[in-house]
Amino acid sequence: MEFNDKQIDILFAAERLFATKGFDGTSVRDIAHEANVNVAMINYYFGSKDKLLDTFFEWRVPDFMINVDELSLVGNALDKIDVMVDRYVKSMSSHRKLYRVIAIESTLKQRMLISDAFKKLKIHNLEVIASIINGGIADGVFKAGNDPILIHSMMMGTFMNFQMNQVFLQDQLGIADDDGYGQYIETTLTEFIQKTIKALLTYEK
Amino acid sequence: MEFNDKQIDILFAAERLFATKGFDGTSVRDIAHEANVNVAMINYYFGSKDKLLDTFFEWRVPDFMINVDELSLVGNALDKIDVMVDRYVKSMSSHRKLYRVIAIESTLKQRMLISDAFKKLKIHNLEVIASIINGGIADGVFKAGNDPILIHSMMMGTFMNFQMNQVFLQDQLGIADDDGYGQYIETTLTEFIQKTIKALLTYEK
DNA sequence: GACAAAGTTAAACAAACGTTTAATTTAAAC
DNA sequence: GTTTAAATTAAACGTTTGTTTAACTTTGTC
Repeated sequence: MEFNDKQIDILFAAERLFATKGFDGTSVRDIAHEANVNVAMINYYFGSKDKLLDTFFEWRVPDFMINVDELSLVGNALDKIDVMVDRYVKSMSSHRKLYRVIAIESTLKQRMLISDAFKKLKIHNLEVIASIINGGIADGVFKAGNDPILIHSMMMGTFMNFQMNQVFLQDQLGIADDDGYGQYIETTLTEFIQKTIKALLTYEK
Repeated sequence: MEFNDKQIDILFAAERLFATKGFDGTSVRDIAHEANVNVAMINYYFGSKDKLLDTFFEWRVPDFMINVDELSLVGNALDKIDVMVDRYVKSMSSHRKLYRVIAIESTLKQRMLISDAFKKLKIHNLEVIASIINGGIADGVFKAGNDPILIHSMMMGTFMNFQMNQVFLQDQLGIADDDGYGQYIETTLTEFIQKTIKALLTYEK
Protein backbone atom coordinates (compact mmCIF):
# COMPACT_ATOMS: atom_id res chain seq x y z
CA MET A 1 0.00 0.00 0.00
CA GLU A 2 1.40 3.35 -1.07
CA PHE A 3 0.31 6.69 0.36
CA ASN A 4 1.21 10.22 -0.70
CA ASP A 5 2.06 13.00 1.75
CA LYS A 6 -1.48 14.27 2.01
CA GLN A 7 -2.88 10.82 2.69
CA ILE A 8 -0.30 10.31 5.43
CA ASP A 9 -1.19 13.68 6.94
CA ILE A 10 -4.79 12.53 7.09
CA LEU A 11 -3.89 9.17 8.62
CA PHE A 12 -1.77 10.80 11.33
CA ALA A 13 -4.46 13.37 12.06
CA ALA A 14 -7.04 10.59 12.29
CA GLU A 15 -4.82 8.64 14.65
CA ARG A 16 -4.39 11.63 16.95
CA LEU A 17 -8.12 12.37 17.04
CA PHE A 18 -9.42 8.81 17.22
CA ALA A 19 -7.05 8.17 20.13
CA THR A 20 -8.43 11.03 22.17
CA LYS A 21 -12.04 11.33 21.04
CA GLY A 22 -12.86 7.95 19.58
CA PHE A 23 -14.06 7.22 16.06
CA ASP A 24 -17.66 8.30 16.60
CA GLY A 25 -16.56 11.34 18.54
CA THR A 26 -14.42 12.57 15.67
CA SER A 27 -15.97 14.25 12.62
CA VAL A 28 -14.44 14.27 9.16
CA ARG A 29 -14.25 18.04 9.48
CA ASP A 30 -12.17 17.60 12.63
CA ILE A 31 -9.80 15.35 10.74
CA ALA A 32 -9.64 17.67 7.74
CA HIS A 33 -8.85 20.62 9.98
CA GLU A 34 -6.22 18.71 11.96
CA ALA A 35 -4.57 17.56 8.73
CA ASN A 36 -4.90 20.96 7.04
CA VAL A 37 -6.76 19.58 4.06
CA ASN A 38 -10.17 20.13 2.52
CA VAL A 39 -12.99 17.95 3.86
CA ALA A 40 -13.63 16.45 0.46
CA MET A 41 -10.07 15.10 0.31
CA ILE A 42 -10.94 12.42 2.86
CA ASN A 43 -13.69 10.98 0.73
CA TYR A 44 -11.62 11.53 -2.39
CA TYR A 45 -8.69 9.50 -1.10
CA PHE A 46 -10.33 7.02 1.26
CA GLY A 47 -13.90 6.71 -0.03
CA SER A 48 -15.64 7.20 3.29
CA LYS A 49 -15.01 7.77 6.98
CA ASP A 50 -15.49 4.05 7.67
CA LYS A 51 -13.02 3.07 4.98
CA LEU A 52 -10.57 5.56 6.44
CA LEU A 53 -10.68 3.60 9.69
CA ASP A 54 -10.15 0.34 7.83
CA THR A 55 -7.23 1.79 5.89
CA PHE A 56 -5.82 3.26 9.08
CA PHE A 57 -5.75 -0.19 10.69
CA GLU A 58 -4.23 -1.85 7.64
CA TRP A 59 -1.61 0.88 7.56
CA ARG A 60 -0.65 0.24 11.17
CA VAL A 61 -1.01 -3.54 11.38
CA PRO A 62 2.68 -4.32 10.65
CA ASP A 63 3.71 -2.49 13.83
CA PHE A 64 2.08 -5.23 15.87
CA MET A 65 4.28 -8.12 14.97
CA ILE A 66 6.68 -9.61 17.53
CA ASN A 67 10.13 -9.84 15.98
CA VAL A 68 11.04 -13.51 16.26
CA ASP A 69 14.58 -13.15 14.93
CA GLU A 70 15.61 -11.08 17.91
CA LEU A 71 14.37 -13.75 20.30
CA SER A 72 16.28 -16.60 18.67
CA LEU A 73 19.53 -14.89 19.66
CA VAL A 74 18.75 -15.32 23.36
CA GLY A 75 19.48 -18.72 24.83
CA ASN A 76 17.95 -18.87 28.31
CA ALA A 77 14.16 -19.30 28.51
CA LEU A 78 13.91 -16.82 31.38
CA ASP A 79 15.86 -14.24 29.39
CA LYS A 80 13.63 -14.86 26.40
CA ILE A 81 10.64 -13.84 28.51
CA ASP A 82 12.44 -10.66 29.51
CA VAL A 83 13.32 -9.77 25.94
CA MET A 84 9.86 -10.63 24.63
CA VAL A 85 8.06 -8.51 27.25
CA ASP A 86 10.53 -5.67 26.82
CA ARG A 87 10.07 -5.56 23.04
CA TYR A 88 6.30 -5.99 23.33
CA VAL A 89 5.88 -3.16 25.81
CA LYS A 90 8.30 -0.91 23.92
CA SER A 91 6.38 -1.58 20.70
CA MET A 92 3.05 -0.85 22.36
CA SER A 93 4.49 2.15 24.19
CA SER A 94 5.83 3.73 21.02
CA HIS A 95 2.44 3.33 19.40
CA ARG A 96 0.32 4.35 22.33
CA LYS A 97 -2.14 6.31 20.23
CA LEU A 98 -2.65 3.36 17.94
CA TYR A 99 -3.31 1.05 20.84
CA ARG A 100 -5.84 3.46 22.27
CA VAL A 101 -7.71 3.48 18.97
CA ILE A 102 -7.69 -0.29 18.77
CA ALA A 103 -8.78 -0.67 22.38
CA ILE A 104 -11.65 1.72 21.90
CA GLU A 105 -12.89 0.52 18.55
CA SER A 106 -12.30 -3.21 18.97
CA THR A 107 -14.87 -3.20 21.75
CA LEU A 108 -17.61 -2.02 19.44
CA LYS A 109 -18.65 -5.26 17.90
CA GLN A 110 -20.19 -4.04 14.68
CA ARG A 111 -16.84 -2.63 13.63
CA MET A 112 -13.67 -4.67 13.08
CA LEU A 113 -14.45 -5.89 9.61
CA ILE A 114 -10.72 -5.87 9.07
CA SER A 115 -10.32 -8.20 12.00
CA ASP A 116 -8.89 -10.88 9.69
CA ALA A 117 -5.57 -9.09 9.39
CA PHE A 118 -5.55 -8.52 13.12
CA LYS A 119 -6.53 -12.06 13.91
CA LYS A 120 -3.57 -13.40 11.98
CA LEU A 121 -1.22 -11.06 13.81
CA LYS A 122 -2.59 -11.99 17.21
CA ILE A 123 -2.25 -15.66 16.37
CA HIS A 124 1.33 -15.10 15.26
CA ASN A 125 2.17 -13.36 18.53
CA LEU A 126 0.45 -16.09 20.52
CA GLU A 127 2.52 -18.71 18.74
CA VAL A 128 5.73 -16.88 19.58
CA ILE A 129 4.82 -16.82 23.26
CA ALA A 130 3.75 -20.46 23.17
CA SER A 131 7.07 -21.51 21.66
CA ILE A 132 9.02 -19.65 24.35
CA ILE A 133 7.00 -21.34 27.07
CA ASN A 134 7.30 -24.77 25.51
CA GLY A 135 11.05 -24.26 25.09
CA GLY A 136 11.29 -23.43 28.78
CA ILE A 137 9.30 -26.52 29.72
CA ALA A 138 11.56 -28.70 27.55
CA ASP A 139 14.59 -27.25 29.34
CA GLY A 140 13.03 -27.98 32.70
CA VAL A 141 12.98 -24.28 33.64
CA PHE A 142 9.21 -23.76 33.45
CA LYS A 143 6.37 -25.75 34.91
CA ALA A 144 3.81 -27.11 32.44
CA GLY A 145 0.10 -26.32 32.43
CA ASN A 146 0.13 -22.60 31.69
CA ASP A 147 -2.02 -21.50 28.78
CA PRO A 148 -0.20 -18.99 26.52
CA ILE A 149 -3.54 -17.31 25.83
CA LEU A 150 -3.92 -16.43 29.49
CA ILE A 151 -0.36 -15.16 29.76
CA HIS A 152 -0.76 -13.08 26.63
CA SER A 153 -4.05 -11.69 27.95
CA MET A 154 -2.38 -10.80 31.22
CA MET A 155 0.45 -8.98 29.51
CA MET A 156 -1.78 -7.10 27.08
CA GLY A 157 -4.43 -6.37 29.68
CA THR A 158 -2.00 -4.99 32.23
CA PHE A 159 -0.43 -2.70 29.68
CA MET A 160 -3.81 -1.62 28.33
CA ASN A 161 -5.04 -0.88 31.82
CA PHE A 162 -2.18 1.60 32.10
CA GLN A 163 -3.16 3.08 28.78
CA MET A 164 -6.81 3.46 29.64
CA ASN A 165 -6.53 4.73 33.20
CA GLN A 166 -3.61 7.07 32.73
CA VAL A 167 -5.21 10.02 34.52
CA PHE A 168 -5.99 8.03 37.65
CA LEU A 169 -2.77 6.03 37.75
CA GLN A 170 -0.51 8.97 37.01
CA ASP A 171 -2.09 10.73 39.96
CA GLN A 172 -1.84 7.68 42.25
CA LEU A 173 1.79 7.04 41.34
CA GLY A 174 2.70 10.69 41.81
CA ILE A 175 4.02 11.05 38.27
CA ALA A 176 4.15 14.63 37.03
CA ASP A 177 3.91 14.46 33.25
CA ASP A 178 3.27 12.30 30.24
CA ASP A 179 6.93 11.57 29.65
CA GLY A 180 7.38 10.35 33.20
CA TYR A 181 4.40 8.07 32.73
CA GLY A 182 5.91 6.66 29.56
CA GLN A 183 9.18 6.05 31.39
CA TYR A 184 7.36 4.30 34.22
CA ILE A 185 5.74 1.98 31.69
CA GLU A 186 9.03 1.16 30.00
CA THR A 187 10.85 0.47 33.27
CA THR A 188 8.77 -0.39 36.35
CA LEU A 189 5.75 -1.78 34.54
CA THR A 190 7.90 -3.80 32.14
CA GLU A 191 9.84 -5.32 35.05
CA PHE A 192 6.58 -6.10 36.82
CA ILE A 193 5.18 -7.99 33.82
CA GLN A 194 8.46 -9.84 33.34
CA LYS A 195 8.54 -10.82 36.99
CA THR A 196 4.90 -11.86 36.95
CA ILE A 197 5.28 -14.17 33.97
CA LYS A 198 8.45 -15.75 35.33
CA ALA A 199 6.86 -16.19 38.76
CA LEU A 200 3.84 -17.81 37.18
CA LEU A 201 5.84 -20.15 34.99
CA THR A 202 8.00 -21.33 37.88
CA TYR A 203 5.22 -21.47 40.51
CA GLU A 204 4.56 -24.78 42.29
CA LYS A 205 0.97 -26.06 42.55
CA MET B 1 -31.10 8.82 44.49
CA GLU B 2 -34.61 7.68 43.65
CA PHE B 3 -35.78 6.66 40.19
CA ASN B 4 -39.22 5.77 38.93
CA ASP B 5 -39.93 2.86 36.59
CA LYS B 6 -39.59 4.89 33.44
CA GLN B 7 -36.26 6.34 34.50
CA ILE B 8 -34.95 2.86 35.27
CA ASP B 9 -36.17 1.65 31.88
CA ILE B 10 -34.12 4.42 30.30
CA LEU B 11 -31.04 3.64 32.38
CA PHE B 12 -31.15 -0.05 31.48
CA ALA B 13 -31.70 0.74 27.81
CA ALA B 14 -28.79 3.16 27.90
CA GLU B 15 -26.57 0.55 29.53
CA ARG B 16 -27.40 -2.02 26.88
CA LEU B 17 -26.73 0.39 24.02
CA PHE B 18 -23.67 2.14 25.44
CA ALA B 19 -22.11 -1.27 26.09
CA THR B 20 -22.44 -2.35 22.48
CA LYS B 21 -22.27 0.88 20.51
CA GLY B 22 -20.52 3.33 22.81
CA PHE B 23 -21.85 6.64 24.05
CA ASP B 24 -21.19 8.60 20.85
CA GLY B 25 -22.44 5.72 18.74
CA THR B 26 -25.78 5.73 20.53
CA SER B 27 -28.43 8.38 19.78
CA VAL B 28 -31.07 9.54 22.22
CA ARG B 29 -33.63 8.22 19.75
CA ASP B 30 -31.98 4.79 19.98
CA ILE B 31 -32.30 4.90 23.75
CA ALA B 32 -35.89 6.13 23.63
CA HIS B 33 -36.83 3.34 21.24
CA GLU B 34 -35.03 0.68 23.29
CA ALA B 35 -36.76 1.89 26.46
CA ASN B 36 -40.14 2.34 24.77
CA VAL B 37 -40.46 5.96 25.79
CA ASN B 38 -40.75 9.26 23.98
CA VAL B 39 -37.47 10.99 23.03
CA ALA B 40 -38.34 14.04 25.07
CA MET B 41 -38.56 11.93 28.23
CA ILE B 42 -34.79 11.59 28.32
CA ASN B 43 -34.27 15.33 28.45
CA TYR B 44 -37.26 15.71 30.72
CA TYR B 45 -35.90 13.31 33.34
CA PHE B 46 -32.14 13.60 32.90
CA GLY B 47 -31.64 17.06 31.43
CA SER B 48 -29.37 16.03 28.58
CA LYS B 49 -27.64 13.07 27.01
CA ASP B 50 -24.41 13.93 28.84
CA LYS B 51 -26.16 14.15 32.18
CA LEU B 52 -27.79 10.80 31.47
CA LEU B 53 -24.30 9.29 31.27
CA ASP B 54 -23.32 10.97 34.53
CA THR B 55 -26.47 9.75 36.24
CA PHE B 56 -25.94 6.28 34.81
CA PHE B 57 -22.49 6.10 36.39
CA GLU B 58 -23.69 7.40 39.73
CA TRP B 59 -26.50 4.87 39.63
CA ARG B 60 -24.06 2.02 39.11
CA VAL B 61 -21.12 3.14 41.24
CA PRO B 62 -22.12 1.17 44.38
CA ASP B 63 -21.74 -2.09 42.47
CA PHE B 64 -17.99 -1.53 42.33
CA MET B 65 -17.13 -1.74 45.98
CA ILE B 66 -15.15 -4.71 47.35
CA ASN B 67 -16.98 -6.12 50.34
CA VAL B 68 -14.43 -5.98 53.15
CA ASP B 69 -16.57 -7.75 55.75
CA GLU B 70 -16.49 -10.96 53.78
CA LEU B 71 -12.69 -10.89 53.67
CA SER B 72 -12.21 -10.45 57.41
CA LEU B 73 -13.80 -13.87 57.94
CA VAL B 74 -10.93 -15.59 56.13
CA GLY B 75 -7.76 -16.13 58.12
CA ASN B 76 -5.01 -17.24 55.75
CA ALA B 77 -3.46 -14.53 53.55
CA LEU B 78 -3.34 -16.87 50.55
CA ASP B 79 -7.02 -17.67 50.96
CA LYS B 80 -7.82 -13.98 51.27
CA ILE B 81 -6.33 -13.48 47.81
CA ASP B 82 -8.51 -16.27 46.48
CA VAL B 83 -11.66 -14.83 48.00
CA MET B 84 -10.85 -11.28 46.94
CA VAL B 85 -10.19 -12.26 43.32
CA ASP B 86 -13.22 -14.51 43.23
CA ARG B 87 -15.55 -11.77 44.50
CA TYR B 88 -13.95 -9.16 42.28
CA VAL B 89 -14.29 -11.20 39.13
CA LYS B 90 -17.82 -12.31 40.02
CA SER B 91 -18.81 -8.70 40.61
CA MET B 92 -17.29 -7.57 37.33
CA SER B 93 -18.70 -10.58 35.52
CA SER B 94 -22.24 -9.90 36.70
CA HIS B 95 -21.98 -6.32 35.49
CA ARG B 96 -20.18 -6.95 32.25
CA LYS B 97 -22.18 -4.37 30.33
CA LEU B 98 -21.37 -1.74 32.92
CA TYR B 99 -17.68 -2.52 32.74
CA ARG B 100 -17.74 -2.26 28.97
CA VAL B 101 -19.27 1.19 29.21
CA ILE B 102 -16.70 2.29 31.76
CA ALA B 103 -13.84 0.87 29.75
CA ILE B 104 -14.98 2.61 26.61
CA GLU B 105 -15.85 5.98 28.06
CA SER B 106 -13.09 6.27 30.65
CA THR B 107 -10.57 6.36 27.82
CA LEU B 108 -12.07 9.49 26.36
CA LYS B 109 -10.39 12.10 28.46
CA GLN B 110 -12.84 14.93 28.11
CA ARG B 111 -15.53 12.80 29.73
CA MET B 112 -15.33 11.37 33.25
CA LEU B 113 -16.44 14.49 35.06
CA ILE B 114 -17.95 12.17 37.63
CA SER B 115 -14.53 10.66 38.15
CA ASP B 116 -14.52 11.81 41.77
CA ALA B 117 -17.01 9.16 42.81
CA PHE B 118 -15.05 6.58 40.84
CA LYS B 119 -11.74 7.73 42.18
CA LYS B 120 -12.89 7.21 45.73
CA LEU B 121 -14.11 3.72 44.91
CA LYS B 122 -10.89 2.77 43.18
CA ILE B 123 -8.88 4.05 46.12
CA HIS B 124 -11.05 2.04 48.50
CA ASN B 125 -10.48 -1.13 46.49
CA LEU B 126 -6.76 -0.44 46.28
CA GLU B 127 -6.60 -0.06 50.06
CA VAL B 128 -8.34 -3.39 50.54
CA ILE B 129 -5.80 -5.13 48.34
CA ALA B 130 -2.92 -3.32 50.05
CA SER B 131 -4.11 -4.45 53.47
CA ILE B 132 -4.31 -8.08 52.33
CA ILE B 133 -0.78 -7.93 50.97
CA ASN B 134 0.60 -6.22 54.05
CA GLY B 135 -1.14 -8.77 56.27
CA GLY B 136 0.53 -11.54 54.28
CA ILE B 137 3.91 -9.89 54.60
CA ALA B 138 3.43 -9.54 58.37
CA ASP B 139 2.61 -13.25 58.56
CA GLY B 140 5.74 -14.08 56.59
CA VAL B 141 3.69 -15.66 53.78
CA PHE B 142 4.30 -12.96 51.14
CA LYS B 143 7.50 -11.33 49.99
CA ALA B 144 7.68 -7.55 50.34
CA GLY B 145 8.24 -5.09 47.50
CA ASN B 146 5.08 -5.63 45.44
CA ASP B 147 3.09 -2.52 44.66
CA PRO B 148 -0.68 -3.04 45.16
CA ILE B 149 -1.33 -0.66 42.28
CA LEU B 150 0.49 -2.97 39.88
CA ILE B 151 -1.31 -6.04 41.19
CA HIS B 152 -4.67 -4.31 40.95
CA SER B 153 -3.86 -3.15 37.41
CA MET B 154 -2.93 -6.69 36.48
CA MET B 155 -6.16 -8.13 37.84
CA MET B 156 -8.37 -5.46 36.27
CA GLY B 157 -6.46 -5.44 33.00
CA THR B 158 -6.55 -9.18 32.56
CA PHE B 159 -10.29 -9.28 33.17
CA MET B 160 -10.89 -6.28 30.92
CA ASN B 161 -8.87 -7.86 28.16
CA PHE B 162 -11.31 -10.74 28.24
CA GLN B 163 -14.19 -8.30 28.11
CA MET B 164 -12.83 -6.33 25.19
CA ASN B 165 -11.58 -9.17 23.02
CA GLN B 166 -14.42 -11.59 23.56
CA VAL B 167 -14.93 -12.38 19.88
CA PHE B 168 -11.30 -13.32 19.31
CA LEU B 169 -10.76 -15.15 22.59
CA GLN B 170 -14.01 -17.07 22.45
CA ASP B 171 -12.96 -18.32 19.03
CA GLN B 172 -9.40 -19.16 20.15
CA LEU B 173 -10.59 -20.99 23.24
CA GLY B 174 -13.19 -22.93 21.29
CA ILE B 175 -16.06 -21.69 23.40
CA ALA B 176 -19.45 -21.95 21.75
CA ASP B 177 -21.62 -19.30 23.34
CA ASP B 178 -21.79 -16.31 25.64
CA ASP B 179 -22.73 -18.37 28.67
CA GLY B 180 -19.76 -20.63 28.18
CA TYR B 181 -17.52 -17.60 27.98
CA GLY B 182 -18.95 -16.25 31.22
CA GLN B 183 -18.33 -19.61 32.87
CA TYR B 184 -14.75 -19.67 31.62
CA ILE B 185 -14.19 -16.24 33.18
CA GLU B 186 -15.65 -17.31 36.52
CA THR B 187 -13.64 -20.53 36.69
CA THR B 188 -10.46 -20.79 34.60
CA LEU B 189 -9.71 -17.08 34.37
CA THR B 190 -10.41 -16.56 38.07
CA GLU B 191 -8.06 -19.40 39.00
CA PHE B 192 -5.43 -17.99 36.68
CA ILE B 193 -5.53 -14.55 38.31
CA GLN B 194 -5.49 -16.10 41.78
CA LYS B 195 -2.51 -18.24 40.88
CA THR B 196 -0.71 -15.31 39.26
CA ILE B 197 -1.04 -13.05 42.28
CA LYS B 198 -0.01 -15.78 44.70
CA ALA B 199 2.96 -16.73 42.51
CA LEU B 200 4.01 -13.11 42.33
CA LEU B 201 3.73 -12.51 46.06
CA THR B 202 5.75 -15.60 46.91
CA TYR B 203 8.31 -15.25 44.10
CA GLU B 204 12.03 -15.05 45.05
CA LYS B 205 14.14 -12.26 43.48
C1' DG C 1 1.11 25.05 -25.88
C1' DA C 2 -2.87 21.92 -26.16
C1' DC C 3 -5.00 18.09 -23.86
C1' DA C 4 -6.31 14.81 -20.34
C1' DA C 5 -6.00 13.33 -15.87
C1' DA C 6 -5.44 14.14 -11.11
C1' DG C 7 -5.88 17.16 -7.42
C1' DT C 8 -8.31 20.73 -4.87
C1' DT C 9 -11.86 23.83 -3.54
C1' DA C 10 -16.25 26.07 -1.59
C1' DA C 11 -20.82 25.17 -1.62
C1' DA C 12 -24.70 22.40 -1.28
C1' DC C 13 -26.98 17.98 -0.08
C1' DA C 14 -30.08 15.14 2.68
C1' DA C 15 -30.04 12.77 6.89
C1' DA C 16 -29.33 12.45 11.71
C1' DC C 17 -28.21 14.68 15.78
C1' DG C 18 -29.58 16.63 20.73
C1' DT C 19 -32.86 19.63 22.40
C1' DT C 20 -37.05 22.52 22.95
C1' DT C 21 -41.69 23.76 22.24
C1' DA C 22 -46.51 23.90 22.79
C1' DA C 23 -50.42 21.14 23.15
C1' DT C 24 -52.55 17.33 25.44
C1' DT C 25 -53.32 13.67 28.82
C1' DT C 26 -52.90 11.83 33.38
C1' DA C 27 -52.71 12.09 38.36
C1' DA C 28 -53.18 14.17 42.76
C1' DA C 29 -55.24 17.53 46.02
C1' DC C 30 -58.89 20.01 47.80
C1' DG D 1 -65.99 18.29 40.09
C1' DT D 2 -62.68 21.73 39.71
C1' DT D 3 -57.92 23.09 40.01
C1' DT D 4 -52.97 22.45 39.76
C1' DA D 5 -49.01 20.13 38.82
C1' DA D 6 -46.69 16.36 36.59
C1' DA D 7 -46.23 13.39 32.74
C1' DT D 8 -46.40 12.57 27.90
C1' DT D 9 -46.70 13.46 23.11
C1' DA D 10 -45.73 14.82 18.08
C1' DA D 11 -43.69 18.29 15.80
C1' DA D 12 -40.34 21.54 15.00
C1' DC D 13 -35.91 23.77 16.23
C1' DG D 14 -31.14 24.88 14.71
C1' DT D 15 -26.72 22.23 14.27
C1' DT D 16 -23.82 19.01 12.81
C1' DT D 17 -23.10 14.92 10.47
C1' DG D 18 -20.91 12.29 6.17
C1' DT D 19 -20.99 12.79 1.43
C1' DT D 20 -21.42 14.71 -3.27
C1' DT D 21 -21.35 18.15 -6.66
C1' DA D 22 -19.57 21.22 -10.03
C1' DA D 23 -16.25 24.53 -10.93
C1' DC D 24 -11.50 25.39 -10.85
C1' DT D 25 -6.32 24.59 -10.59
C1' DT D 26 -2.40 21.92 -10.99
C1' DT D 27 0.31 18.40 -13.10
C1' DG D 28 2.16 15.47 -16.50
C1' DT D 29 2.19 13.87 -21.66
C1' DC D 30 2.64 14.26 -26.45
